Amino acid sequence: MAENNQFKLAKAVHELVLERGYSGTSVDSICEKAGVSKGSFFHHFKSKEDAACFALDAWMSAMKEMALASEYETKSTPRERLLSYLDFLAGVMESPEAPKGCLLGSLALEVSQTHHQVQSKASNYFRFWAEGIANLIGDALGADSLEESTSLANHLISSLEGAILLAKATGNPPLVRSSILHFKQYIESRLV
Amino acid sequence: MAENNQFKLAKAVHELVLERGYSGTSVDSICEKAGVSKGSFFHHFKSKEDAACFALDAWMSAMKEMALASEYETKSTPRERLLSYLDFLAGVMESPEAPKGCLLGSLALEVSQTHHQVQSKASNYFRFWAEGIANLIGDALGADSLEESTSLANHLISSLEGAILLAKATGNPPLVRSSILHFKQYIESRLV
DNA sequence: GACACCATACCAACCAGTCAGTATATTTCA
DNA sequence: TGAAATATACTGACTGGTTGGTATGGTGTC
Repeated sequence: MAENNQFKLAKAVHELVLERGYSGTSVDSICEKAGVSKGSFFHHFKSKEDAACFALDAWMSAMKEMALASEYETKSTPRERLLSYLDFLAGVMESPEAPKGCLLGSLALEVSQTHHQVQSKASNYFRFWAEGIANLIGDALGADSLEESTSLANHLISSLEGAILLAKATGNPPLVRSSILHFKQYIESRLV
Repeated sequence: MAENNQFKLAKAVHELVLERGYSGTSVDSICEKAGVSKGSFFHHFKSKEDAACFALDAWMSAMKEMALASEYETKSTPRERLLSYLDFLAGVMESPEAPKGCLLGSLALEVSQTHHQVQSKASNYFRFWAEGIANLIGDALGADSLEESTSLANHLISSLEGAILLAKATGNPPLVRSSILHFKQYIESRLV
């Protein structure tokens, strides 16, 4: 395992925030879950919010790695790259580690009005993510404007985040795949 | 205004939960916002969770009233009824009162694993909502199976809830209308 | 001996919820 | 009618426990 305390704490933050929300997660409970003392927590993070930011960064780079591991980028045509990326998203909540939610979405919805550090980070991640998808879509659609591609990208992110929310609320995880597949059909009707 | 204290408290719960989340909202802050004493709070509600449930019920019936006020049901064909309902959803976050989010989604995402009362209520509301939309879609599509209609209904709810989340996180409210309009185009391509 | 790393004890502020008691309607019944 | 009984609405001080964060001192390693 060879995990250091900072990594263990970040992992605990991630799991607890998804389970109880940010405000519902105390520093003590994070330390307990990580099997680490409070002194260690405040050695690595200057505040609870700082720890959440760190966990969010970790989660986002893990997601990026998973996306790259799906090798969607190696497909030969823009159309195949987009479709492959959508397949990756459809399955992303079914992975073995099965994170029961999206840390980005959970944090953004809960604390975007109260914790400026987190909200600014989340906002940037969403913008950056949408840009990447918009490029994928723009390439696949060819003629469409950047504005339209961005709008479609935001619709995709909305469908995914909303489906994760709905899956969590109703205890019905397959909803995520289903929602992404609907988006795929929508975009395919525009590709032809 | 002639509002009684219970109504004032429910309104305060609603606003504060959207702003700070459920756990981030203290009973004291609710009372302060409502201009009501703590004793009054616990006279009307047996717990904070109970108050959240009451506020959620109030929000859901307000939404239902708004939907009915849009007169989507009076349209003559199933197709028009569905399209009119989608237009209602597209504009729902632009109302004058402009609730900065959806209480159902916010509560569901944050406390679905910790507060059984709220989660059970939210889960039922989502199921009930999806059933209603599925009927609307089933009627408009004619031949399609109930399963497919339900899947489309859940996709619509996902798109809406996700768009609200994204709008909040990035400070870009028009995203909601845009996402619903994409769904409308998707469903229209299936109607013809 | 300096520095990263971590443990324990501690703090003031805050938390949800309780309680004893007050004020004012509404109902009961002699 | 009118007094007693009851129910409803409300107040704000109080409680035991939790909160995020600090202070201080110890340990291993270069």
